[in-house]
Amino acid sequence: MTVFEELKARGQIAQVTNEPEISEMINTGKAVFYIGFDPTADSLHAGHFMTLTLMKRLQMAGNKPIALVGGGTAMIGDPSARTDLRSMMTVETIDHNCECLKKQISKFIDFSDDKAIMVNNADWLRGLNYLDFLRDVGKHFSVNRMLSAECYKSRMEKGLSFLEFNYMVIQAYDFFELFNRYGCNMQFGGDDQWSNMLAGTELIRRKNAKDAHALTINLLLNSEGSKMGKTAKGAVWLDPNKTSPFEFYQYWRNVQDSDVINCIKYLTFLPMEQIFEMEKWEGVQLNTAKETLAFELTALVHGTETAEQVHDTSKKLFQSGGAADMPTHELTDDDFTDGSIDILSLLVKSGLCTSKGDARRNVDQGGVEVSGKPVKDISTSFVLADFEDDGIVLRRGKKNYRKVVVK
RNA sequence: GGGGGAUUACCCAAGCGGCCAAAGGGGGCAGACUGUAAAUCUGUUGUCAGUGACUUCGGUGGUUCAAAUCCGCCAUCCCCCA
Repeated sequence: MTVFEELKARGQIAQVTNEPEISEMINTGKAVFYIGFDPTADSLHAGHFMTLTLMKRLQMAGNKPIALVGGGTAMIGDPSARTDLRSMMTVETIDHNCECLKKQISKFIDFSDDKAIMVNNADWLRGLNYLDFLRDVGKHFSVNRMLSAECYKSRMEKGLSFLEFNYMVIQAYDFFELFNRYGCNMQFGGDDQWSNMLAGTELIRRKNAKDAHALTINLLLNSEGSKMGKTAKGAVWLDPNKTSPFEFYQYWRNVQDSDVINCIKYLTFLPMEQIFEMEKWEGVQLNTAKETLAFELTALVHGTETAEQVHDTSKKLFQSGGAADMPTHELTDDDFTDGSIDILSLLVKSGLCTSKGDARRNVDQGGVEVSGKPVKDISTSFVLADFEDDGIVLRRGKKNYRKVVVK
């Protein structure tokens, strides 16, 4: 199976400019392609992860990726798939974020021996001269055409600033620049980038009279049609300090039945034969698929060792309720008044509940357990001796555990 | 530049002088049922506290015994006319 066929089999390909040429190039390992990452935060998240895996798949097939970090484009903010104006980031924040992203990308993509290139578009964008740019690049764009692009349509009602309107032109210029610098003639990305990418191929055609190509992959949506990789608390980050490996694992372990196979296809490197087998599964068996998904992704992002560890922890926690290594909170003597601490304070201090009111509700509703025993009385309290040996295991609801020890 | 409208808790959205910690929906959380799934049903969803107190309705300053609700100024956004 060729790389292109595999991408197709995984159901990832959304739109392509020229299928025969693109497949020929990437199948033979001759492509030099780029994918852009916006430094909107100091870590990549699950959404970026998909384009990262795409990059890796293509690299493994011998193609040369260019990872572009958008230190220049972030000065503007991509209006695509956005309903409102992004808040402006300071240059310091952008540069800091760029550095963080670079580190994360390098862990995933092999940059040794010139097998891949890392660039930051701040290098050529920040120094642009406005008038020159308008004459050289701006003249190739039709405002009428731009306005009809999908990525701006949704903003026509809500309002679109001139600043953001320029995003497409700038991104097109990136592609043009990389084409000239590195002979990069392909851009890949999420499907929301389609119009921006096309703008680039057209700019290259007009200025250089050469062909360049674009390919987008489907966004990872759940069966309800909303983007995956988001929780109530925000994105699922790749940075273990922002989303712990345990949480990361649990996120994928808990996807809906209807989404497991898609996630496995899109995000893992499992061989297709194995995936075809899993596609036949249903019912409880899907739980095994979820374990595989969670394990594979955690291993990719945090390493096999960590993945085994959280996999093990999760199994113990959910199957026997045992106290393995789970998120731990340390109390000090100061947390005790007269040698004891009440259940509400304990829940709040351990981070399981957001306030005492929240803690009270959870206890009242029977959602709290201490070391396996339900606690229904909000006046329950614990003394130092209760924490001896291995501390106590606090549980809120079905899935939230915390071990509490005293230093 | 001129005219009109908006700003409510995580989000959408009611309320237009006291009965408002603020309807309704979504989302979240917990319980039942389960497979760490979905669907469904129930409860809950400002903070602190044993039924009471405190802080909230863009910001700020007023009017009033009393304001999310009235008035002034500021900010942001939208619409119409230039």
